Amino acid sequence: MQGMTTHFKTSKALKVKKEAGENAPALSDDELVAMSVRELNQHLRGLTKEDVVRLKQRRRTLKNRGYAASCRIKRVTQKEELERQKTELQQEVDKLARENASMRLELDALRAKYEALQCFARTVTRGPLSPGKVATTSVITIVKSANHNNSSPTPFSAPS
Amino acid sequence: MQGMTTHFKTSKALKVKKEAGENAPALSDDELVAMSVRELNQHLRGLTKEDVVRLKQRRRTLKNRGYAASCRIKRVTQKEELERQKTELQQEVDKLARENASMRLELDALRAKYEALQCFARTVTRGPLSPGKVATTSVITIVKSANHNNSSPTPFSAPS
DNA sequence: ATGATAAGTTAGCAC
DNA sequence: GTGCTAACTTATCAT
Repeated sequence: MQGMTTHFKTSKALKVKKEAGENAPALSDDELVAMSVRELNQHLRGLTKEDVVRLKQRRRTLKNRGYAASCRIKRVTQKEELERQKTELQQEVDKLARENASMRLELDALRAKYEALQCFARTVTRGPLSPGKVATTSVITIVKSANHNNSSPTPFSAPS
Repeated sequence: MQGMTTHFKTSKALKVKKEAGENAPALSDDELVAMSVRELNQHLRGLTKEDVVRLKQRRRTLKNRGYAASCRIKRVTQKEELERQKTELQQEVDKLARENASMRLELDALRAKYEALQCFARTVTRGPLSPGKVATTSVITIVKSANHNNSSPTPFSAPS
C-alpha cells in the first residue's frame, strides 16, 4: 500500500461505473454475498470478461470478510469457554478441598475416640479385677473431649 | 483493492527506485525498523519531502508488522497458559478426588472397627462376669476383617 | 512517537 | 467454490 493515491479499497462508491449496459442495479455487498452461484451467474449475463472476474473477486472478498469475522468471534468464544471451564474446575477444587479437610478432621476425631476406647478396653480386659473406679473415669474424660467433633449422642456410654 | 494493478504491497523490490541521489544504500526492512529516530533523521538528509514521508511511513508499517506479530504471539501464549492452568486444575481435582475416596474408605473402615470395639466394650463392661470366652473371640474376628485397610500392627490386641 | 488491537485484506491450505 | 486461519495492513486508541 505504498504509493497508492487512488485506492477505493472498501468497495463502496463507484456505483455507476459500467460505461455500457445499465441492466445491473449495482448489487449491494449484502446482496452479492448472500447470492447463490446460480443467481450470480444470471447477474453475470452481458458483462465483460473482466467485469465478471471483478465481480466474482468482490464476492470472494466479501465472503472472506465474513469468514474473518467468524474466525475472530470463534477465537473469543473459545477463550471465554476456557475461562469458564477454568472457573468451574477451581470451584470443584475448592469443594473437594473443603470435603477433604472436614473428612480429615472427622477421621482424626474418630481415631482419637477409637484409641481412647481401645485403651479403655485394654484396661478392662487385661485385668477384670476392678473395672469400677479408675479405668472408668479415665475413659469418660477422654470421650468427653473427643466428642466435640461428633454428633453421636453417646459415643460409648459410660458404664453405670 | 479493486482496480489495483500496480501494488507492490509487501515492501520488497523497488530497490533502485530513487532517480537521483545514490547516497542511500537502500535500507533493508530490518535496518529501518531497528533504527532510532536520530539515526533515521541522518538517513533522511537530502531526500524529497515526499520521500521522507514515504520512508517514515514504511518504517511505521514495518513497526506495525512487528506489533501485529507480538499481538498474535501474546494471544497464542495466553491461550496456551489457560490450557495449562486447566490441565493443572484437572489434575488437582483428580488428586483430591482420589484422596477423598480413600479417606472415605478409611473412615468407613474405622467406623466399623470402632463400632465393633464398642460392642465388645459394652458386652465386657455391662457384666464383668465372664470376660473370658465369648466376647473376646467375637472381637478378634471383627478386628481381623477390618484390619485390611489399616497399617496399624495391632488395632486392638486380643486380650491374653 | 510508540505500542496495542479490532477489522479488513491476502495468501494458502483443506475439503 | 467454500470455509478457515496466519500474516499483513490500516485505522484507531492510549500512553
